[in-house]
Amino acid sequence: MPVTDEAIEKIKAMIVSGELQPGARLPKEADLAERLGLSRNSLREAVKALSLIRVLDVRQGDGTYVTSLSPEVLLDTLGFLVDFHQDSTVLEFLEMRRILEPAATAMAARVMSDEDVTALGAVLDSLGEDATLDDLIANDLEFHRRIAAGSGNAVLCSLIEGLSGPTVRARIWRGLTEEGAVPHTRQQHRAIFEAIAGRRPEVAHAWATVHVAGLEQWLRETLGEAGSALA
Amino acid sequence: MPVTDEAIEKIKAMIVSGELQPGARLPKEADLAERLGLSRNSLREAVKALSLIRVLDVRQGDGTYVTSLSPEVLLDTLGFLVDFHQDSTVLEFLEMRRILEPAATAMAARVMSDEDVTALGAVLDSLGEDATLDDLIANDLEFHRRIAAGSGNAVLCSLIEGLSGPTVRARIWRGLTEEGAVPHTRQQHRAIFEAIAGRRPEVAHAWATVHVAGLEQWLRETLGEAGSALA
DNA sequence: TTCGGGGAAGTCATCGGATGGCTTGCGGTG
DNA sequence: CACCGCAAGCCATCCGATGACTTCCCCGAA
Repeated sequence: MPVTDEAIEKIKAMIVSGELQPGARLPKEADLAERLGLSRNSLREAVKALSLIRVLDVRQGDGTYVTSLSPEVLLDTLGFLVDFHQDSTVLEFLEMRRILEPAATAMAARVMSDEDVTALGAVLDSLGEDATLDDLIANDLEFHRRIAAGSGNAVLCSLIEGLSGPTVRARIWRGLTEEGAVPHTRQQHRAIFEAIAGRRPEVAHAWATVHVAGLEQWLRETLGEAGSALA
Repeated sequence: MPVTDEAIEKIKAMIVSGELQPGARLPKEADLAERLGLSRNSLREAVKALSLIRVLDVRQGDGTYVTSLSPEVLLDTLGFLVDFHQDSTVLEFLEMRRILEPAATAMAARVMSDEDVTALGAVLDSLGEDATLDDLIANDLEFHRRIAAGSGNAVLCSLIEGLSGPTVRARIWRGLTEEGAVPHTRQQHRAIFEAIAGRRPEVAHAWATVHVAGLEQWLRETLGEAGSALA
């Protein structure tokens, strides 16, 4: 195994074993390199890799630290990964949303605090009739983000956010806007909110399913056309 | 932004834009470094990072290639990330399994091929009464893996595999073995299989939920005791 | 002709050292 | 007590050199 990979494993082991707690500071590059038995250059490759997936946080002029390692932070990487997928697999991601979002919505209807529910409604209200495309995307993102967070499960929340990153969402919204489906979508958002506010998990679950399934079907048809056009 | 991060973004852009197709070979280190305007060392850090998350595949003496970028490959990283989480969040991961596995099991009951269903049954049959702990873990992993794959959604499959990595599973099994819950668990596996073989998605969904929820409750109690013991 | 060995070319792996930039904290000054 | 500047500590980046591994081609033997 390459020295660098070995270093990655060793650093990972130090963290998992508890030797390096979240937030802890690593020895300086030179020392750690010597301890792990490799050059600073190679160590830097390892640190950079762990830094990309948010396990380490390098601050120039200060030092290298272990991040909080919370699900939110680590699963943040998911968004980065999803960006690499093209249209061909977008449907599978949307299918995942159809599984995850209803579950999160139902959970949110049960455990979300009244204040958070109020804030959720405010998000919907904040969108005027003259909203731009970017506004729509941002608002949509914020709405679903709050619901996901309201589920009380950080892993679920991060998964949803990662799988339906801005990239994917932007593309879908662009299409929906062109088809004039915006009012329709906004009505569904409202219905989801009402179900949550009314503390009706089953209804919330159903509306969320309907919402995502609608998107899914629309995308399926669109991709189908595009596919045949390409063929 | 550091040069290395910039390089990561540029390489990512080259891939997303289609300039670098899956399987394509990158220019050699020296050339790419010059093209991106940085040193070989810095470029190597970028490549190493992208290599860790399975976007690039570096083969010594040969060259650097873009991977297939399939969901299976990219979401493989998830397992690596999950390893960093400790007991405190294991429950959240299990809660995710309780959402994902039933969905996958139901889907499998619909679309799995007859051959795959037969093979799935063979997995259960292959486990003798004198199986060791490692056998149990491996068999359990294989059983659930095949079901996840049988859902027909590669993203869902990878997500399940990533979230219930060997690490987490091993710990749970160790505990279950001590409590003599093995026969019970194996009966549930059998019931899940029967439901899939009988093409009854609702039943399969229910059994999978029961199965994971049982684990979840057991773990919740176990952690609760451990937690109070620590306090 | 076919098979296999050997060597050359190409590419990554790793290292050591040197320089520059950023952050932090100490100490001096008003 | 507040502010400013300097020095130390640490990461950022680069250069150049050597070693190791793959691949592929060429040549000789069967």
